[in-house]
Amino acid sequence: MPRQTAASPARKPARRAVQARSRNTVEVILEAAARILAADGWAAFNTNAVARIAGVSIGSVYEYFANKEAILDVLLDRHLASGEAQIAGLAGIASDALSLDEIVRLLVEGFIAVHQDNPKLHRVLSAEVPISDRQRDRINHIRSRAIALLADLLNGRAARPQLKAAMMIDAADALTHRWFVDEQGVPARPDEMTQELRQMLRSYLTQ
Amino acid sequence: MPRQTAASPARKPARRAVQARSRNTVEVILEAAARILAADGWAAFNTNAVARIAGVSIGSVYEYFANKEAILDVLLDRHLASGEAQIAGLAGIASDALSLDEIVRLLVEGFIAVHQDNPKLHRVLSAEVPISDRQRDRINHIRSRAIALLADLLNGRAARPQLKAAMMIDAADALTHRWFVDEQGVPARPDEMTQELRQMLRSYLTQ
Amino acid sequence: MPRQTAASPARKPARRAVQARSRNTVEVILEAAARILAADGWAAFNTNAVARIAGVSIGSVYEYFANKEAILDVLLDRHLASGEAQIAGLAGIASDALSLDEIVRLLVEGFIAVHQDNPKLHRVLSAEVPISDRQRDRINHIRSRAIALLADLLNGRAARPQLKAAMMIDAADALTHRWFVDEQGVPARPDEMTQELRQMLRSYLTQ
Amino acid sequence: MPRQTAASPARKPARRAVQARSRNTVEVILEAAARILAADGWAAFNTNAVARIAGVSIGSVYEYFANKEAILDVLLDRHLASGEAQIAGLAGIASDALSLDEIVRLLVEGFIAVHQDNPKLHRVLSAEVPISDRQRDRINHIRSRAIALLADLLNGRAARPQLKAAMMIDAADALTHRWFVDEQGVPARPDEMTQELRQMLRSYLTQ
DNA sequence: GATGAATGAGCTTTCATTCAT
DNA sequence: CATGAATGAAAGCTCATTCAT
Repeated sequence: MPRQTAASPARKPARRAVQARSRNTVEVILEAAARILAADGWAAFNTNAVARIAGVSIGSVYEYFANKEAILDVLLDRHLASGEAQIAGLAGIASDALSLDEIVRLLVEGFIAVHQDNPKLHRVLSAEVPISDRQRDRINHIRSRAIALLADLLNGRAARPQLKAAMMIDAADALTHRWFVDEQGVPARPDEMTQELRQMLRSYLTQ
Repeated sequence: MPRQTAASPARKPARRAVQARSRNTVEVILEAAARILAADGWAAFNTNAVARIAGVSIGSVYEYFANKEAILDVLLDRHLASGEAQIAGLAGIASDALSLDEIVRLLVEGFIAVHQDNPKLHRVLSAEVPISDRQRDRINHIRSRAIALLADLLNGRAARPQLKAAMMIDAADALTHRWFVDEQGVPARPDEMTQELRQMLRSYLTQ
Repeated sequence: MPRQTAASPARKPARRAVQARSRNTVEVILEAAARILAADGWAAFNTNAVARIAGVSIGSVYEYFANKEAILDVLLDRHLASGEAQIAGLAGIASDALSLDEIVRLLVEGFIAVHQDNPKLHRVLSAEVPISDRQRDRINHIRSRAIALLADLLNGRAARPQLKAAMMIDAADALTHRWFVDEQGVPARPDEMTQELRQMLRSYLTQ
Repeated sequence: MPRQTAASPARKPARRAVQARSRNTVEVILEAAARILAADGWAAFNTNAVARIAGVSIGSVYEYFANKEAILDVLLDRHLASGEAQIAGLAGIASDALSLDEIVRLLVEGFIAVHQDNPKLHRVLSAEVPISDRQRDRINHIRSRAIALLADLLNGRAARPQLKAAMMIDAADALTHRWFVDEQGVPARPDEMTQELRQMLRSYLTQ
């Protein structure tokens, strides 16, 4: 125990818990879970591994999470929350404040941003992991909201705004997901791809 | 081959019969494996279940497949082979035999066909199952070949054919995969979607 | 008692308050334990549940009880005490104050009373729970005392009073236990059963 | 391999399995389970212990029993079957072939026989172990059948044969259970007790 | 004394794989 | 080759108990 002054003999024990890690057990467990999923996928995700990586006992894991799925559920909740936050950003835009060009740019950049945040984890959560009906509903709800918002922005400026919005959302999501999350078939430099995607959506929008 | 007496007369036919039976066993196992994967997913895919559904002993499964992953590997091989076959169809087309419209139509219809063949199995193989590096390379190779073929068809009729081909392949694949395999975010009736996808690609192609 | 300064003035009252609180905590824990045992049986009896139902911390449970079995032990003690109390009632009866009929009636009613007091808990304590040798000895001792008291009452009025007393005590206990505690094999209406049991004992007593 | 004629070199491999132990895995598991229950009770009954005592792997236990309860279920089935067999013995007796005295003697001896067959196991199965509704129904059914058979024998020779039969069955069962299974309160020498029980039932029967 | 987060031994169950027949 | 009983590592989860605060 170096640097422990003689004046305070173990006086502030509360500090110790906060000190070294500065976050609580729940957070430590969730971080470990995310790390395992991102690094080795759903197959390697077991509660003993989570406890070991988190540096807590298996008992503590079950103190805070009813079961394995509950950990996953929180991770998914947070993951989806970031998607919802992205949409919330679009919600405030006035319909006529932006040109169609700018709308498309925002759309593509938004999806890229979402898919570039911890892509490994993103991939596992969206592909390998078993999704509960609740979470699936939530995903669909997010998509619907994104489409509705985009349709609103397109209203009066493009034919069939609802259908076009759906196509654009799906195309932007699916392609950026492939490129950044699945790391599958990246055709060229990222900025070039982004450029092409914007052109594709732009030309589709105005035929 | 000790103890093999010279008296055995019909040796070739006998082995042929065995081979036929073996091939049949392999096939029966693969069918059972595919059924389990399609019906209940990767989590339910275990070798004892495969043997039971196939109507063979677990010992026979290991006679023909080194381990669980080997079964999966063959299934993936066949799955990818169907994608390759689809591409092979495009390979024979003369560059100027088709209009751009027709090229886009063939492209979209091709991806729909691929993704509508046993979509449940398709989904499990492309999302849940652990993919080996070898298979991932193969997937990328198929994609590259598809892009190259399409670029060839576009050559001289569109700017930057290589890049445009990549975008079109990825967009067509990603969107049809979503719609037909993931059954995620289906915006409208299938034929309407197909129509929209074709318009999107068409307008992108000619700006 | 080191470090106990002489300056503490109101030592008795303070300790009394603590004792009162402690007694209350003990009581609260025992009530919770009894409730869990009665409601869900020995399998559901765990110290965390006891603490939760009691509204105290798990730490407090271990402050007052060395371990899980210690809680059970107190519950068993109290349970047996009620049996002893019932016997104490018989102890005061003068040998010739009662007819044989009345003795049999008192006997049967006594056992019914004992077995009808919280039969669910009674059942769990007498069947599911692991009984220590000490408690088993105590049970045997209670029985012996009951037999001795009954034999005393029968003395001079029936042949072989000791043996007859043992039979009567065992029969009355075993049958009322079955009927009211185990709820097993209830042949008819309770009062009819009671009537039959009395007749059986009465006729046995006088042959 | 003595007595193995040279004419059949390792021809009957099936023999070995039967040879050393002369019983199959299922039986070995059930014996181990019964031993554990009889020796240390339900609390010590865990599948690992069963496998260890049986000398088989834990996997083999689950090869033959769906879960822990399934092992118990078979044990209970066999246990109850012995009770049913005892009753079946009474079923064949002609109503007037026996005196009341002999009927009572058979009854008491029957219950003693049932309760003296592995009393330790009997105790655990009837008191500690969780009983399924199916088994409870079966127990009640056995009792009903025993009562019906006895009532038949008493018919025309005693008042209220149904009620008297129920009382006699319950009394004989409850008391012999106490004495031989619970080893609780054994009042005197076994034969003396038997004698007293017979007198009690006899006098009750004829008032 | 009171608290309750933390611990970890121990239990149930699954399933990939082996190997004697 | 075919069989399938047997294996045992490994995973999910519980709960009696401790101990720092």
